[in-house]
Amino acid sequence: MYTYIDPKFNLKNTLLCGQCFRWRLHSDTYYGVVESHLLGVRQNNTQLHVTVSPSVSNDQFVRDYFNCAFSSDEILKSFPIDVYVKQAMVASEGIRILKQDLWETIASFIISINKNIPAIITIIENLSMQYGKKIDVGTSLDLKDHYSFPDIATIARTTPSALRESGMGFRAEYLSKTSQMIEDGVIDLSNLKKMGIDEALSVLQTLPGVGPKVANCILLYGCNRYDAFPIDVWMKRILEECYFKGNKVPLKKLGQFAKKYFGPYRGYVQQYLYYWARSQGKKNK
DNA sequence: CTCCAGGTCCAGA
DNA sequence: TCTGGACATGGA
Repeated sequence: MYTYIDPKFNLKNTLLCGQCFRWRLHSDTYYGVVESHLLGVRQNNTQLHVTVSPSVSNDQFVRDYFNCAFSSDEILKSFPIDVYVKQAMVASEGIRILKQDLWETIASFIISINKNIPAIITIIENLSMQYGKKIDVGTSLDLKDHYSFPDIATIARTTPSALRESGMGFRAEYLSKTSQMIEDGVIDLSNLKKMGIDEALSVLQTLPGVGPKVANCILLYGCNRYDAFPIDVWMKRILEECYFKGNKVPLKKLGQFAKKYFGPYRGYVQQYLYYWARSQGKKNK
């Protein structure tokens, strides 16, 4: 059991805001797989309690995942405070962008194409069950089995038709080819953090199944590039409704607007707006 | 049953 | 360069 402290952190909003797909609430604790461990995470005011199974002597990978050394104060101060951002900051309070594994992020967001979040979660769970490694959680937890996210080499030598058994449909060809390109060293992903945003995006978009939206997600969630700004159907709606009087605007123009208006940490603003808009919809049901 | 989903790709204008 | 339609599958 490890304890972390950060007054401006909201676990629920952070795990449910759409940046990750492997967390489930079980009574008062969120369970999720990070690398080859099952984490159980619970928040008490400013304290974050984390259990790691199997246990480890060094919990650095957990601190890295939650980006514990990093304060989001400066970033939040950079937000342009208009009526919409103001509401978003209330609804999405305490969201922190996680630092997720690059390969898992690439694969997850290829799988996410044209799927709703519950379906994405199911597919990733199926895929992990088939091709990941079973995690030894001991006998203390009365939970179902958990599996690590499958590694690149495993996916690279699995046929697309076999991958389809997890329910990912036509995305199987994308995932298969992309995994092989990375595995074969056709593409070099080691310098993504240093590149300019446009260069990083175009490098990622040489991967099959990776277009502008998925590339931005990969940079934002897998590389801590807060200057990445994913625009999906929801963000498109939000931007058009709030900043263009409801008129239809091409994706390219929306991206240019976001870059200018939301500034260098626009990826963070995006996350707050996205979760705000989605929680609005749920209230009306 | 129908609609739609954290889009991408390709063909044709 | 821009736009429309196809693409598998399943949750709501």
